[in-house]
Amino acid sequence: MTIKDLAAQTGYSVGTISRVLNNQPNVSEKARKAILEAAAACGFQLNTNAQQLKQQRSNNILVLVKGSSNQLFGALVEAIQRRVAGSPFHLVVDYMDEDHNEVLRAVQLCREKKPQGLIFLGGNRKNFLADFRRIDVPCVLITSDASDLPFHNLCSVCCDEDQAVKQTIEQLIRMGHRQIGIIGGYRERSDTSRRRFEGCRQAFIEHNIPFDAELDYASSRFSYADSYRAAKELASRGRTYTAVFCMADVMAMGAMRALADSGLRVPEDVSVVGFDGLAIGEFIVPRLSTVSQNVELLAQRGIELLRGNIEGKNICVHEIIPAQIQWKESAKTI
Amino acid sequence: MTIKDLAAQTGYSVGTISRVLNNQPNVSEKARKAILEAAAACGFQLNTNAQQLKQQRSNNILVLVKGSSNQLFGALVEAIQRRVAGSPFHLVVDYMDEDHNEVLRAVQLCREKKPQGLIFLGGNRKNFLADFRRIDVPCVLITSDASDLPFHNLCSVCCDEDQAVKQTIEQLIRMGHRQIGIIGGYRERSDTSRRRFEGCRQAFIEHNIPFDAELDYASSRFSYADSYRAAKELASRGRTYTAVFCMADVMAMGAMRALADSGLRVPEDVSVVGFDGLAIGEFIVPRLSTVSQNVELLAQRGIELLRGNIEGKNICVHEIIPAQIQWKESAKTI
DNA sequence: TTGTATGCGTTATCAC
DNA sequence: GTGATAACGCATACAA
Repeated sequence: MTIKDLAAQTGYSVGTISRVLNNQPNVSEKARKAILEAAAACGFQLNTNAQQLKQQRSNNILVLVKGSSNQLFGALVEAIQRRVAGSPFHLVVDYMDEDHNEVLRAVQLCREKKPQGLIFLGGNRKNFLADFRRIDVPCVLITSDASDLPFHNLCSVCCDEDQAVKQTIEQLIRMGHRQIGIIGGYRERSDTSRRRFEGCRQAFIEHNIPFDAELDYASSRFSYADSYRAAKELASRGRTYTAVFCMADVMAMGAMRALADSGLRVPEDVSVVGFDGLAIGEFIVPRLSTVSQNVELLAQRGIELLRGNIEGKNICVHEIIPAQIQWKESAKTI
Repeated sequence: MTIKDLAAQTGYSVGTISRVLNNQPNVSEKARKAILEAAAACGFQLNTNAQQLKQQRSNNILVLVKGSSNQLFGALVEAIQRRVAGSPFHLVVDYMDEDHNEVLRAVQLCREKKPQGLIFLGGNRKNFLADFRRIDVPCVLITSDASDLPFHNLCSVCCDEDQAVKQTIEQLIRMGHRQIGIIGGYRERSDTSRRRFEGCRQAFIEHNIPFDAELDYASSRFSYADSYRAAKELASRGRTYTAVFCMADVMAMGAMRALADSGLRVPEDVSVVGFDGLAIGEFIVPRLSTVSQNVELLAQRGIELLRGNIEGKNICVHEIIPAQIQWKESAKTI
């Protein structure tokens, strides 16, 4: 079934058929009605390949997910999917390991899929500086800030990470904690981790709490299992902590398990705070205290900015969606 | 950059270029080498739209995910993605609510994306019987059995659900449990739930344990939050249980939280067993006893069967991948 | 307002 | 082995 068949069937020419199917003007109401009816009758659907070949573009939006065991990104993909459903766009989701180069991958996929726009879930400054200039479609980076990156086609939406972390640590300090261990990402390759680390460091400095990254910081991938290992490692260094701040909820859960295996109770012996606000945090025992990111809003604004730019608004915006600290059972005053 | 440019550049014709790029015979080694080099030099990539327009097909494999808060499917999508990466196929993942009609959605997407094959994650017999005949590409249904469905283009890969559940319940009985509550899906619309329910029922019958589905079974969606509600509902009916079997790990975690909120300890007061074997189960406290599905193998065999059929093997296979019961801390002998 | 014709980048069928 | 050339289904400039 092609527009040719439809033309034969209705008596109109392919030109008119095409115009009707693309909601273009200069078609009589009569023709429009007849053609629309015939199309509906046989469930006609334009051939996307022909359409896109002709128009030299696809209707794809590419989503590059960096770190497939990071549940936050899972939640974001879902929220994005919900918002794109019903639009003319299609989502092509590509997952990669958290230490692969997302920009090079994007360059490759752009050639292959010719997407109208890109969404990066997670991204590394260094990679962007090195190769992002090779990408010319509108992009949005979600969960990292790109405001100081010199690219006109790259928006960003993220939360006020360092501030949120700083406030969280300060609150822990006010709650009486002085020995605070940190579990976070590999700072040498994760901007997000570096930024959150900065929040920690500032809080410690301003409150005159000694903090030695070599001893009090353990690096982990964004997964349960690796954070379990990191927590064990932290413990093995000989210091004891009354609180552990983790840079992701998945890390917090791995750490909580490690603490339990060491015979420590949360929060009686150690308070634990995570970051992200995953749904699961509300259901574990004890409920997880966490710096909650507004996933829905991150997704919504991300898509809005991207679609705006695809439609030629040509704006380069960098938004901050405040995170909200939620104190739950896993942290207590001492 | 098109094959025309490449032709001009190398001095060969588009025909030869095309043959080389498609690994076809009847090309001199010299030509092959020269063309491959030129292509590599400028990072040439065939235009997928033109290719697919000509060949009248895409290289897409469509994945229809039924129930977006079902973490098992998340794990499966990831495993499938890993296996498809590097193959000539691309994955188009479509998430829908767990009570939408996956077959109608598939029919629609088939028209739109002309995929080479379909993977259903979760599926309902009734929907397949009603509309699956409208789909003519190879399909595989993962996590449900389709062996008694009269379709030549539908394979299936799933675990021995009813047997696994029956054995689990029997083991609970051997562990001394007589009052066992069940939290599972809505049986009127979930085949999987019906099948797992059957496993429960048989175990109860064979061991002469009274079981009243009206009282001892609570229906829930495959999500933490709804299972929390279901567990509360189960408790509100006045019966007490020494064990609760949940038809999904996400349900088990919702239920565990509800139990904790009612002042009950797991496993001291109530044993809890889940189904799926999600990674998180290893990290919660107490570790979750679960009927573990082999996600990697489900994904692997699913893809293998699908690709086999896409390549014309024309086989209609229904495989059972045994589930493995893993007894962990959340269940105890009484 | 409608019809006709051209070309998008590729594959495949012919000749050579 | 290689080179022309005709489709594939659509959008669009232009003619009517």
